[in-house]
Amino acid sequence: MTAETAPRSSRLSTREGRERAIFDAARAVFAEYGFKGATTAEIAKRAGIPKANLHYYFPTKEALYRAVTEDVLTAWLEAASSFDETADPAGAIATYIGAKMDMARADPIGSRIWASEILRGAPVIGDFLETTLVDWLNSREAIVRRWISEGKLVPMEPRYFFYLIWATTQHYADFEGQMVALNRGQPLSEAQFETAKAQVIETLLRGVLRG
Amino acid sequence: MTAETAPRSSRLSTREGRERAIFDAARAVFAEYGFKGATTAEIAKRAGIPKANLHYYFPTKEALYRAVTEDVLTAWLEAASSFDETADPAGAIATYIGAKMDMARADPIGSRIWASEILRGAPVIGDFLETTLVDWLNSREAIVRRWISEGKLVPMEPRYFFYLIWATTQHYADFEGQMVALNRGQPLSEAQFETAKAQVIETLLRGVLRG
DNA sequence: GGGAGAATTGACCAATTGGTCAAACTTATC
DNA sequence: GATAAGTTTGACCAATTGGTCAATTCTCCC
Repeated sequence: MTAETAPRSSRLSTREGRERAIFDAARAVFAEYGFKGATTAEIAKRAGIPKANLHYYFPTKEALYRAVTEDVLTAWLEAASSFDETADPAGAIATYIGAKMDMARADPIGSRIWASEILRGAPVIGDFLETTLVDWLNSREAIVRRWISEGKLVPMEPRYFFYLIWATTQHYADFEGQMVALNRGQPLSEAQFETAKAQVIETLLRGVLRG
Repeated sequence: MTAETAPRSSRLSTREGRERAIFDAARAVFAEYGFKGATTAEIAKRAGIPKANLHYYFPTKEALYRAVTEDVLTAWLEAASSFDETADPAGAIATYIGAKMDMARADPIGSRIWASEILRGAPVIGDFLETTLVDWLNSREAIVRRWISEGKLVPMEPRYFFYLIWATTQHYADFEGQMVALNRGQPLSEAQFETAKAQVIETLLRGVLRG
């Protein structure tokens, strides 16, 4: 009975609490098994409710999956906004990498859902990739190109630089299991993670800053 | 009827041809759906044989999955050997990154199987991670540390540098779908891929080389 | 406290799952 | 061409799948 987030009889007592419990359980199960591998029975079990009750809140497995992926998408858009063109290149890049790393750390499950969605061909977020993400990348590429022409960054193809950033932040979420195995069975401590984050920022900045 | 790899009646005619067809189909299906999401029926269908015949060659889904993951592991070990300590740091790192990028390009499905295995907690390759991979990383970290103390590389924690490399090469395989969406619906051309590879090598080298 | 709507749930369903099996078919050997 | 071994396959099975439904319980308002 921690003083914190425990209302009377766990969070299953209210409608929203239940919906949230289903949602969180679904995130975990989808992240671990992908859409096809996930079962509504397992999700219901982890949420601590009967399966029929889950289908009362989310009529189909697909609807539940959509709700989950749309939530991940929203988080992605928030982190995207941290790439600020008004700042100097070093600041903008450092801030953006930092924000994405923090996001991977705070919500690895979200990253994994994204990854498994891409793995199976992005049937749900495909539209988003082709519209919003394309637009985002185009506008950011323009900014980076400007910085290059101003001599602030080394000549390069901007998109492959973004891939480098996305790859890394994704890795810290998706490959947590591998990192744990390589870290004496322990997850990265807060200090280790901060070291890693700083090193990623430093390495990539040295890699693209001019001078 | 291409003159190439088509024996008399497709490759299903011989025992090895059949086994190979099952194996390849299994790789694709496991990569796309993960272990749980994959079905033996789908694998058999893609291999072009009845399901019962699949179970004649591989008695269980698990056995087939093991065969597939062990094959991926072998490829990993081969690429690992391209990190050569006798070379100068720049050469060793460039060669290693190049080899891993080429591997991601040549066998994206292998990378995806690896990723989905890690995502579900590495139940099959867990042993390998804790033994062989730990040893590999330790010995390579020692080499990198030596280079750092010789003033050839910038001070850093070597393992996070390897994570940067692994993340990137993994990304080019696992997120091909995302890259296609961002590339007007086309996969990276050979030229684009070579540009990306060169840029990754240059950026990371600038990021860690001293001077 | 009674009635209406919302929420909960065990029992159930058709379809799909991994896997079995016996019967048929090939292939090599004598 | 007989026989034995290896291979192929449709039919089948119990368990699990996503989802339904009617019966029950809860909640709120009068």
